[in-house]
Amino acid sequence: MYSPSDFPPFAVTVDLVVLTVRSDALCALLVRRGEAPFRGRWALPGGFVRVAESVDAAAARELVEETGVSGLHLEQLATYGEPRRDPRMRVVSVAYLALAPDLPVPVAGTDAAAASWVPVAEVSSLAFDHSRILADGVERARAKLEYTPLGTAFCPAEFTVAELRRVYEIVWGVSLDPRNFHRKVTGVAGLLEATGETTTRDGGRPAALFRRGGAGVLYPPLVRAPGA
Amino acid sequence: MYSPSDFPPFAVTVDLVVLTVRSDALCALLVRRGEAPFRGRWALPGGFVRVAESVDAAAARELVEETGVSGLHLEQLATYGEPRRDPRMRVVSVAYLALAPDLPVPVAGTDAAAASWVPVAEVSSLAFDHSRILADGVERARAKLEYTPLGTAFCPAEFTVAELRRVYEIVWGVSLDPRNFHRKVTGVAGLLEATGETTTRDGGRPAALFRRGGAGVLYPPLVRAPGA
DNA sequence: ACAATAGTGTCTATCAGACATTATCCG
DNA sequence: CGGATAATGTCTGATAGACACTATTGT
Repeated sequence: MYSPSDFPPFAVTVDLVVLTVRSDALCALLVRRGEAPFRGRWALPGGFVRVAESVDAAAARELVEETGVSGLHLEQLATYGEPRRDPRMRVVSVAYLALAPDLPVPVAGTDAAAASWVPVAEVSSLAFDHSRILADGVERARAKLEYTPLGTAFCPAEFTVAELRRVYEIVWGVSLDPRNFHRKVTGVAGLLEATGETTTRDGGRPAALFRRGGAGVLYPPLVRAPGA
Repeated sequence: MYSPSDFPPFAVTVDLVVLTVRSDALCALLVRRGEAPFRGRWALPGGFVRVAESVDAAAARELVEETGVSGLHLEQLATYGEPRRDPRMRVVSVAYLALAPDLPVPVAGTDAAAASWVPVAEVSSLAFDHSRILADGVERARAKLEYTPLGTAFCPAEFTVAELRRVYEIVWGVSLDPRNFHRKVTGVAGLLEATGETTTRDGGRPAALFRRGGAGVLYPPLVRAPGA
């Protein structure tokens, strides 16, 4: 067993669901395909895993190439391995989810005609099975906001409670009571770390600035009620 | 691009973390390897993905082959793609998590010397990176009991509240108040469906029998407090 | 002064955890 | 009748959601 004749030839790729919050919308990073198949269609950024490179490392490399920024949150989403998901050959793709603060306009990749932030609500059908991958990524992000501090990954290094609340409102598509939200997030141990500084960038009374805390999981979680 | 010379040869396999609860312990299905490398060491069951088969289908096929039972809960866990995780060649493995009721002793697979249920607390170092995969699977199962009805996947088709409670106690490694647990699970919409029947198989007063309900997520969830 | 936003306080219904009692079987 | 287990009830402290007020800036 395990000789080359025993297994069919697989290509392994990584696909990235990179999400950010900008102009009051949850946006995904998409590239327009420059080659067949699906030429001209929007697709998720991604690429082949190299020989001596781990799959995780390939995702991290692609993420830096596409966004120009390192240090973003990156986690595995799922693996997609339907036989005919790529019309040319057998490709198994490991999808990753990345969350980013509002970044400058992305640089076009080498094999992509253009790259752009597209509001997920306006995304129509993508190349390959990427619509499904994107939907899975968005749902994962929504769920993770409940019990992890990942909402802060959408914010710049220093941010106000109101900015974090707007992230939750946009990602979840609900409106939250500012007072209860403030009480909750400041009460969760390790979520926020006060800087002592304030800002008036949003107008009105100066708001305290916070950094991300060290918490890995939120307890208690920030539940979004199913009825709301 | 996408021609065979453009990508390195990858083998794609599936590995299964099959968990059950038996004799008061959380157990994993393991096979003893019959060939090098790691000959004689315990490993997770698994195998190659076939040419015309989706990765999900490969996992389902392996699960039936190993347990002899179909219809078990099966979900993707994660994908492991370190370059040297298999000493012979580049293998990317998609791991799946399966939860099973107490099954009869497993049948030995074709390429495995023996198969057995092993309490996860007694598992020492497995072949390849399977110890890590198993640990990830156990942690996923523990987390999923909180907010999904998956605890019932460890129970037979009809079960009592006390049996379900023992599942939670064993998987989480805690003891739960029988009264509060009963109140909680019977209060969660769609978790349990009364059969109207009772059983005395556990002795004492007859206990009502339930079937799994149709709920996909539990609301409210059954939280395990971090301090407990 | 006024507009705009931040931050704090209170009240109430609901829920989680601790605990005691009653109920129904088997032998 | 006694042993074993199931099921229900009550009390209390904590929490979530609804809501009103005070605080601090810019113009």
